[in-house]
Amino acid sequence: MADPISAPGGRATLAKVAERAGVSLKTASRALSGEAYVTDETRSKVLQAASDLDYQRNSAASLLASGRLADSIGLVSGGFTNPFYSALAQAVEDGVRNQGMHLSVANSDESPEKERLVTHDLADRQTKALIVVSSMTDHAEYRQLQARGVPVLFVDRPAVNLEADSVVFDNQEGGRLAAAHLLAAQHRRIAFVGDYAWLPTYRSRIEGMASVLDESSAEWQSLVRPDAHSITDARARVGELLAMREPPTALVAGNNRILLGILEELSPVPVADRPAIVAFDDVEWARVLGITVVAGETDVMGRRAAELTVARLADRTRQTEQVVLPMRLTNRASA
Amino acid sequence: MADPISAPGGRATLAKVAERAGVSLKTASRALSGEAYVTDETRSKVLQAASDLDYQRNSAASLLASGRLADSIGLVSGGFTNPFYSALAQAVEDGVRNQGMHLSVANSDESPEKERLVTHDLADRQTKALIVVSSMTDHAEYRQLQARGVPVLFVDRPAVNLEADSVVFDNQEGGRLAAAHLLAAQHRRIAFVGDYAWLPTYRSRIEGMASVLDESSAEWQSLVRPDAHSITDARARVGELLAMREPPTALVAGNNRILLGILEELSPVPVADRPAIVAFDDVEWARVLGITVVAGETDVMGRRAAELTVARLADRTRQTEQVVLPMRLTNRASA
DNA sequence: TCGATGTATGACATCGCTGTCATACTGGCA
DNA sequence: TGCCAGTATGACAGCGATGTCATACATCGA
Repeated sequence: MADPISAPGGRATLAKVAERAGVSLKTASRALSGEAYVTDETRSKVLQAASDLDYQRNSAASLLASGRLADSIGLVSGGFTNPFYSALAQAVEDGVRNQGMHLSVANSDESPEKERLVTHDLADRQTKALIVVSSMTDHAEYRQLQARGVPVLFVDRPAVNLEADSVVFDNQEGGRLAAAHLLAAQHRRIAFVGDYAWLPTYRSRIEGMASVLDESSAEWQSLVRPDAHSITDARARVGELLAMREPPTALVAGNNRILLGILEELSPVPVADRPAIVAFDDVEWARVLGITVVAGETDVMGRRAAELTVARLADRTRQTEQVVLPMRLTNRASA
Repeated sequence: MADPISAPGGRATLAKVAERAGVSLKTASRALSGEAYVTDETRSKVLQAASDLDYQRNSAASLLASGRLADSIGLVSGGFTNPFYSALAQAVEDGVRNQGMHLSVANSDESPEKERLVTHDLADRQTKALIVVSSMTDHAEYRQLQARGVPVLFVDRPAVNLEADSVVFDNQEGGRLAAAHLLAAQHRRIAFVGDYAWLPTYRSRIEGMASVLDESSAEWQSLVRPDAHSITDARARVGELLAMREPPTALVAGNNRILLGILEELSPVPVADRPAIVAFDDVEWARVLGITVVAGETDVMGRRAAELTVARLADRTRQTEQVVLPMRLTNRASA
């Protein structure tokens, strides 16, 4: 009755399994990895021994010996509760897997400290390259990782102060599209409720809007409300705007969560009195609810990021590439 | 001027870097991994050599030599486009990281073949344990992986024909809650639009509903519509139901995507004429839209799954555990 | 001037596994 | 019977890094 063996000096190794099964190291290896040329009897003896000893193959040793190289790419983002990131993760996973590699994910919670932590952690362990949606405002410190041979690619937000590949949307164009659309619909008081003001995406969108609105007669500068990171924050900003003596006639939501906050805050307002809405990010429920959106293609972004990363892994000397993907306005009922 | 060295026989190794820098293997190792006791001069020589040679540390060798063990856990699900899975992934990642390990993700697209593919792929490579939302109806084949020393834990859908840990919701209870709620609101024609009929979650929910409705006077058996996997499918099922001579007065949505399909199909219907809705899964936009939902706590599910997996890694001999998490009805405006 | 201490480096074994090659046995066929 | 092809197994080296221990040099206080 197979004594359970309570770790008599650490994990069981293949050698111990082989010994217990009464076969050679190599035969045990064969049996465990399902190779041919092993009798059923031998195989089951080995399997039994392995199970008795609670054997777990040491994958590092296995990879090393077989010459296969570890093949993970790491993705760091603000967390999958945001559908934008999860769609991105999906696309990246797809791309990475198509290139025969694996995706490890980690979550920064949009905190620079946590980002630093998890990127190093990933780099120290199995990961050969990093794809990151960064929450830092300066990326000089990433040079360290690059020097250690871990290429880093920035998605959604470009690298600042660092030479690196990146894939982002043309957020200025996005801002322009949103502004022009509302302007054309005769709106003259246009508000923007956005996420953190330090986000490059935030800034670019504002710049884009400015380029259209500043030369119009519309009022908007005074109606910009940043730092609506949570739904609750967004609601507060919207409440504030609606309470103005002359409330905006149109609202631009900086992302899908903000849109949710807007909708929640607007729900008691009679439909006829609601301001027009244009939101950044396209998500399924926005389509169903008929919200006009400005967005780029997340899956293209993810796929390109994966491709570029693999390409760089294959050739470190290539020039860094800055991919800028277009944004489009999809007109629906809300504006 | 550092000749780029175009792979003269594969990747550069530490040995080559050391040679080029004119130092010993060990010194090079120290320099690259930031250990103490290296002169700045030496360190920069090594760094330069590494960069010249395009050196990437072989993480397998590193892990093996240092005795640290590879530490990834794999998560296989139907893909992050479904917010339920992404919320789950988020929670699992959190739990796994708290235990000092990493999460690798893979996507089965709800296909048994792809599931087989990616689970083996993960197991062969870096992963020590697997957490899977399975799309198979029988899990006997997972015994193979278990025998190879890779524990498997099933989330959301229980293991069939296999002894394994699992964490699921009490879907029967969920079905009962939904049915009882609608019954109490005087509904007598209650429809259920669900995902694939082979899903254990589907079946349990139906069973739960049956246990309440079968002994009532309500009509429902003829109003069950399975296989609404996509939003489009869901719309079609709903359209069919609404076109009946005596359409249902209440709709139960099997998950959040189906709810979306229902809402889309219902959008042309005057609000006053819309059927009551109860949906499974709780997502943010459902809260904002005031949809009554039946759901369990996804983050608890993810966290428990991570904990259990790590626990099993630590002790293979423990009894398998079947965790059943409660479901709750959150009453909002839609029913 | 001489140990004592601390810093910088190197030699070498070693981690646990798999690839290669050699060996032994089996059955079928000329 | 003898040979060959196919099957089953084992011995052994080596994957590429790091830990351990030894060594060499510099600095410092007595």
